Amino acid sequence: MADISFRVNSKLFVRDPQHTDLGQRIIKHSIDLIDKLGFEDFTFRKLADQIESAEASVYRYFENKHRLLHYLTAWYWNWLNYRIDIATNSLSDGSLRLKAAIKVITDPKIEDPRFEFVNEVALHRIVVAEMEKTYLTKWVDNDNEEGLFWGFNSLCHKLSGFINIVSPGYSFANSLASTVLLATHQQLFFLIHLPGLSDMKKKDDLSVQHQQLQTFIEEMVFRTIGC
Amino acid sequence: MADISFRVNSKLFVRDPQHTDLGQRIIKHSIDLIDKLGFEDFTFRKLADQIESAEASVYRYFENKHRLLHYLTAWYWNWLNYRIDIATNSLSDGSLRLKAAIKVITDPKIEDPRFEFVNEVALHRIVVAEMEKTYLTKWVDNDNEEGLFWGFNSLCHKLSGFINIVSPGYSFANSLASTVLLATHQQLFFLIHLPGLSDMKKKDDLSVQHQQLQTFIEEMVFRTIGC
Amino acid sequence: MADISFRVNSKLFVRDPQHTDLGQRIIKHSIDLIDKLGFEDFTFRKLADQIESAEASVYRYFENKHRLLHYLTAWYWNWLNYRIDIATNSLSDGSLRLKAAIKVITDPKIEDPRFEFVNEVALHRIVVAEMEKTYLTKWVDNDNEEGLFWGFNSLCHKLSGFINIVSPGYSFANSLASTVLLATHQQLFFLIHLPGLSDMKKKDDLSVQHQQLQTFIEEMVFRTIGC
Amino acid sequence: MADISFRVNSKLFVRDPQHTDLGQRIIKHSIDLIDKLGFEDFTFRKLADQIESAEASVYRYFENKHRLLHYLTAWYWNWLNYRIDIATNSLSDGSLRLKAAIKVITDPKIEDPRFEFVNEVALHRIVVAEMEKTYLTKWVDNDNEEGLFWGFNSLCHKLSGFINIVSPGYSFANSLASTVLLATHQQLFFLIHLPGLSDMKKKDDLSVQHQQLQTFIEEMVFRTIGC
DNA sequence: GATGAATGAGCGTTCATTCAT
DNA sequence: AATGAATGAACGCTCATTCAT
Repeated sequence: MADISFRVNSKLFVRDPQHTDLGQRIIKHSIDLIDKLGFEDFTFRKLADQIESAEASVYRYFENKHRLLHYLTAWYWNWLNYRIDIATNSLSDGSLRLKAAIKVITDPKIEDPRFEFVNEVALHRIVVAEMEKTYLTKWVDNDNEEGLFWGFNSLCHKLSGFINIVSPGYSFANSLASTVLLATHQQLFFLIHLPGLSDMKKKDDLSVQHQQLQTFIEEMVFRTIGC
Repeated sequence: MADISFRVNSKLFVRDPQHTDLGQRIIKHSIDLIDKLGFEDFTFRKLADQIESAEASVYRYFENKHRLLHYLTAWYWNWLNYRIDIATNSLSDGSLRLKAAIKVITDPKIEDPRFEFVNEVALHRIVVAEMEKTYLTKWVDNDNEEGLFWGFNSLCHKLSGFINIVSPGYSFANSLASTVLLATHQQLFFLIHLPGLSDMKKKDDLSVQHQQLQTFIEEMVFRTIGC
Repeated sequence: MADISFRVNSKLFVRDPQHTDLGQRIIKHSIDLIDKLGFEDFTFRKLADQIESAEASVYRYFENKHRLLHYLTAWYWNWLNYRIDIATNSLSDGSLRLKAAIKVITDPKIEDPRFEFVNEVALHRIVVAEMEKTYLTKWVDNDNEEGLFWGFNSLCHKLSGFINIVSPGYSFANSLASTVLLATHQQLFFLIHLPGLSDMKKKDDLSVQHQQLQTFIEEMVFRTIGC
Repeated sequence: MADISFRVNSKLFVRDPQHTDLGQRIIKHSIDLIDKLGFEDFTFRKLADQIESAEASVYRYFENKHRLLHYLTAWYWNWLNYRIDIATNSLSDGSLRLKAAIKVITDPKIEDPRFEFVNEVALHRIVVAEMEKTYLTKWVDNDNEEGLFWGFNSLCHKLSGFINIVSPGYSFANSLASTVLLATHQQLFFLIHLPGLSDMKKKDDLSVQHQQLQTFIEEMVFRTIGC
């Protein structure tokens, strides 16, 4: 198996967690804990207890829990980006590429064996439930200057690039792309917690829900850009 | 001037703030303070200092600061709802009504003299910056059961109702409506803080930005539902 | 017994501790604890444990432990000031007044029954051991602007006033006064901990030591100003 | 240029910093950092960052930051001692020697080219601002037993020796000497931070201030011992 | 000898909340 | 109804220090 890892913006961490045992345990257990407790109730104290290490040790890797959330979501966007690359690089037709990208984004997430210490299913739940908290803060402008949103930006631009290949004259490719990325995740949240705000049905099984989500998003994109 | 006030879900407060002087000062100053400090740094202590009252007094009106945010956003959604009613009730054509509703949603917000102790401009900024925090919590299911999201739900259904009149066969009217409501506010956030995720231009003046936003949203809706 | 209390600068505390039971216990036990542990090892946590109250409650009275030390030392200087007033107000001769003031400053300290919740003997030890820490900080300029040193200043100026009455032409009355106040306390510290820096003898009993101290200070003052 | 260095008490350090490159950088940068941040905010972490070395490396030279402060102040007292030797060894008259010693103590400090990695001007500021912290600790008795105050003691005794030559019958030579050494530095602190406690004028230029300081100290000493 | 990694301990502070008046 | 006082709980963070290499 190829030993791949994403190069995430080095501002996201103090010491790169991918390269040490403790770092990898921090990643692994923080995903589990945030998934279990929610980001508000997640603390470095609890994480340190979980991995049987010291709070101060966690601070050697991440400045604070916000940066850790940034790191995890950035990792997730990078992962989607990478999977879109794989899914699209053999396709030459613009429409098919866009369609394939949307499929990657809306498909149910399953564990990716290429990344041992990341539970992608749990991470996906975290992104659905907490992602907005990376930017709805008073530090957003500073964080953006430091490039912490590079992962999301990059994914967004990939998508808007695909859009503009299919429909060169469309003026709102970035807005549409960011709306699509957010809406995809938000609808999954609504489906579970605020079902009145979506049309997918809670009682359906996972694959049906995602099928509907895909249809909704695909229609929205292709019709909006005029195909 | 008509003395109107919205009937908000009584679960949102302990004691109705609209009916007492202290209650009204709580509303007024909490809008100012949250706008100024952000929701995270806003506390009942600071609010009490501001209105020269006691922390415990604020607790007489709102169970906690989350419920207060709920109250403010619910008020905002009610206000939009009410303004859509006014803007659409003379229109008989479905398309025109949908268009008018979108216009209300995307238009720049100005002070509404009908509501003395609410600064709608600041409240709009709060909704843009903090609204997601009403539901991205561990209490979301319980809050939903208590009907705290009634305001947003209701607005969403009004919009999806308009959509289904124009396009009865469209299957995702709720999802589209919620996406539109969120996207409208999120794009305004991106415009200011993460400009790479939108196509509106920071340097343009407010009315141009909102014009572009309106075009983006309107196109997305009408094309998606097939008109 | 007259119910007297010193009006200390209100910037020294958040809520005046003299007026509540908890406040008085804070004063009483902080004196005991600082005397016992030293200022560095003294914390609000330990104080709260001691008085069987909560850390947060102490913060209602004092912003931090530094301000508390300020308060205690200010109280001490006010107390000396007040005792000098009593000791001198019946004297008309300048030399005698100055001599009496020096006697108050250099005399051994005994419990003053007028102030129930202050252990003056322990407080005197604290002043000897910790007083310099009120001004050897990065906040000294700000603290001085806020008037936190008013107590010491005031005592110093009383003394320099006495000096200038005896010797109107002497140019360094303030410097001599502050030197005398500090030296008196420092020599007591040296006597115990760094005996090589003083000429009083550790083995002598307390009253002999203080007698020598008084002679040293009195000679220094009267000869320096030329009498 | 003569390659001189002071023999400081070996208890002050773990490994002598004068003999290695890293050791010299520790001295140099700790003076800069303590001068800049104050002793409280100075940490071995920050020092290690500054010299681009590791915290653990600093611990190879100094047991802790207190010992480092001891080392620096001891160096300073040794330096004064040495300069007094130079200034007095050609003088045979007791009064002139005492006067010369006082001049060395009260003169403005300028860089001494004989000691490359010590910035004497900054070190003087540190002594003025932090010196008392070497003995106002719970370890003072133990530190004294270990001889950590040898430098100050020694300087003090040199001065009291001079005093007793001029005035053999004076009983408080040590007390007067220690008072003089402390007062000289304290008055400089007061001049800047608590001007009400001194008679030197902030607005005057440095040499005038030091001239006044010298007059104050000289008068105090010579009149006290009766000349 | 020098360093990178890790950690135990605890500090200062704040918050949301309750209780008695 | 409104408020002043008090508090339990925990958070974020840093420091001094040690250990293994």
